[in-house]
Amino acid sequence: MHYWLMKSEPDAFSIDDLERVGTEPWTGVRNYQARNFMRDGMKPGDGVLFYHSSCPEPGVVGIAEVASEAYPDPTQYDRKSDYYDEKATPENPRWMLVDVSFKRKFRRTVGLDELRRQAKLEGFALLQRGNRLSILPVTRAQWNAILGLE
DNA sequence: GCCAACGTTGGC
DNA sequence: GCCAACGTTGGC
Repeated sequence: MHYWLMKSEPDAFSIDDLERVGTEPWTGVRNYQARNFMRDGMKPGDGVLFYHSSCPEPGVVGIAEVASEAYPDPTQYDRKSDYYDEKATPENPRWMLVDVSFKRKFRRTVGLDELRRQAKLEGFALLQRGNRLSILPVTRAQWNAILGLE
């Protein structure tokens, strides 16, 4: 069992949206490192910290779970999609995704500023300067530290 | 809206 | 294979 953090802009897809739909295919990841985490690292049942980015109160807002193995992201073949990739074909898919299921919403947002103040989270990838990855690995210790803040 | 960071692209 | 230009992310 491994742990991850996945970012989402709440204007586009929030923890409340995930709660409403239950399970969501995580379409639109177009970064190789993030893709590789989904393809090579994630297994069904892995824990996911759901993080709201680019919003008034960035932070971890709840918990989700990896709900499938990785499979090709269908939006890469869709000419009308923002995520269309002309170099991807069904024979040679370039982008993968996993399904993500809602587990629970935190009572409150554990904000980015609060995370930065935690000595236990020293070295956490989310807090590194210039980090832009939308999917990050989380250690068990980091997971426990963040759950303990709620 | 600004800007730092950094990934990607494409010319050479 | 280098590297400048460009685009995107995301906090503020």
